[in-house]
Parts: sequence; structure tokens; C-alpha cells
Amino acid sequence: MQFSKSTAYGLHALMLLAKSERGRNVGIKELSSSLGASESYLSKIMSKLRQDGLVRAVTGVNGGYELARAASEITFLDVVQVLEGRQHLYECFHGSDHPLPALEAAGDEPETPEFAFGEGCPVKQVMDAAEQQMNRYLQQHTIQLALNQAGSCDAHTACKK
Amino acid sequence: MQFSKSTAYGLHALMLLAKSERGRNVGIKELSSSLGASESYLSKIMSKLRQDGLVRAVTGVNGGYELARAASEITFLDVVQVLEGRQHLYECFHGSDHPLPALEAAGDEPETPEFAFGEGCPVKQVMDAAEQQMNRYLQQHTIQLALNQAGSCDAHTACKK
DNA sequence: ATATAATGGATATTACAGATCCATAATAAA
DNA sequence: TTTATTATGGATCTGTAATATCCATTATAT
Repeated sequence: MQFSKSTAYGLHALMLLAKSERGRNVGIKELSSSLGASESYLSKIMSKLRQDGLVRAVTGVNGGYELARAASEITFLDVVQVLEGRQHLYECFHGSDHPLPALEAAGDEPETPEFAFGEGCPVKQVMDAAEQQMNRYLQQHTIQLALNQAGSCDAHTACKK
Repeated sequence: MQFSKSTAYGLHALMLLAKSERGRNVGIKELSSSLGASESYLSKIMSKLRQDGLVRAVTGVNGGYELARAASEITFLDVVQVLEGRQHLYECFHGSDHPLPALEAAGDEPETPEFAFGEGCPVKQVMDAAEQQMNRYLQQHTIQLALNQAGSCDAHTACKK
């Protein structure tokens, strides 16, 4: 399990937008060269962020992207949910709803089958709660907050401790 | 981003082992039919759990698996780390070490490239801390604990609230 | 010796992230 | 109005990791 590269790109792109002066559009060329990502790939990511209302986009000359709201109003959770999707991290196999399509004569042992755990499954309860812990933290941390962190070193660039 | 099916199977398999009487080996047939997973696939998972010291395995007649230590000493984090790997959930693109192989003349804008964020990257700091929140929760919750939860309904089976 | 049961290697299959290309639409400036 | 610029969305390709199966081997109780 890993966060996708898209999420890394998206988060960093937003950091760059947050750094740029308000009102100025940042083009995909600038973003992609700053991040070392291809324009075409990063475009897709920016489109998603726009569709979800995190950034605004203007086409044409002098167009580009800017934050749709203050950096202090954009949480890491917002970004993660757009780019990773909103499904739960954990599922109790086979979609967690239908009780397994096929399971004919299962060989010898006709045990009580214990699959098809729904919302009440104790395993799922723990896993969901664990996810919740992470999400809560992500929700409490905004782009602005991270930007401030960066400020104490060299605004968002290297800063190896 | 999703937990793998392997993790779901592994966790549930351990729940079953924890339920079975101590000293009795549970074979792969029994496990797989209870969980609705194929024997061959579940075998791989059990092998990993064994290699990591979470279960013991005995080959031959009356063989099978049992917990290698008390269910109260096996945390969800133990299981997740075996089956999902121990890498961090978040990486700042391209492996986070080498400074990007190729990046010849990047077109027009010779900006200061802002990639290759190491450990000090403010984005990574937030993401790592978020992961830490989840891991801490997983570490605090053991198989035994989940089993107790299940007990209050119908030991590990349905229990839709 | 035999049946049972886990192991590990090899290999197939599938799904999805990663990545690119192109035709289209929108916009500013000439 | 034309032109250059810039984002958009569809289609598609690729690579890789998760899923899944098969089989030969090893270990063990009877």
C-alpha cells in the first residue's frame, strides 16, 4: 500500500500555488518544470483538483492555475481524497456486501462459512478506526501550515535536517 | 490506495487461529473454506506470516497452523507490516534519493528545480506523521482485542449493528 | 511405506497507476 | 479577426504489482 505519485505531485503543486502571489496564474509549464513531472501527466492531476474545487483554472494566454480558496482552508485530507479516492482503505474481501457468488461443494469440510463480514466485523472496525486516525491528522493540517514549516528552512526546497 | 486483499485474509486467518483451542493445528483446507479463499493463495499468505514469526506451521498429517504467540501479543500493525511491507506510505516522487536521472534542457524556463525533497520536505513531514497516527492505533490493537469485540455479538461472524 | 500437509518456485492473469498524444475549447493580445 | 497560448477530456499504451494457480519437494504422523 502506497500513496500514488499523483498525490505527491498534487500536494507539491498546491504548495507552489500557495507560494505564488495571489491573483497570478501559474501555468502547467512552470509547475511541471518545477516539479520534474511531465506536462501531460500533471495536467490530469490539476484537472482533478479543479473539478473538486481546490484550484481554479483559466485557459488561454496568461492562463494557468491558482488556489480556489486560501491555503489555510485546504487540508491535506482534501487533496488525498481527491487524488486517492474516497473509498475506505480496508475492505473485508469481495466488496463486503454480496455473500460470495460461487462456493459449490467446498471439498470435504462443510464448515460454517465465515466470510461476508459487513460493517460489524471486528477486524473492519479496527481498520476503519485506524484509517480515521490518519484522516483526522490530515484534516488538521493545511497547505498553509506545511508552507510555514518550510519557511523556517528554505521555503519548500531542500532543508535536509 | 487500498489495503491488499492479502491483509484482509491474513487478519481473518489469525482471528480464526486465535479462536481455535491452543495446541490444535488448523489446516489450510479449514482456513480457506472458512474464509472463502483458495488454498493456494492463502498458503502464500500463511507462509509469510510464518516467516515473520506470527504463526507456527507443522507439515504432514495433523499439521497446520497455530499462533506463534498469544493473540494479545499480536498487533494489527504486526500483520499489516508483514503483508503490506514496511515502506512508508508516502514518498516524494522518484524514490526520494537520487536527484532525477534525466532532465536535459527542460524547454524554456530554467527554473530552480524543486524536486528531490528529502526527509526535510514539509509535505513529507505531514504525510509521515499522518501514517504514524494510523500505525500507532494499529499497534495498540491486538487480535485478542478484536476477538473480544466479536465476542459481544456472534463470535467473529456476522454482527451487523 | 503411505497419506497428509506446508513450502517455494514458476508462471499466468488482471487491474490499475503512470504516462503520452491529440483534437477541442477558451482566452488574451496583436 | 486572426493568432498564439493554455487548459480539457478522450483515447490509448505501458509497466508493474496484486491476485491467483500449479506443481515438485519436503516434512511428519500413522
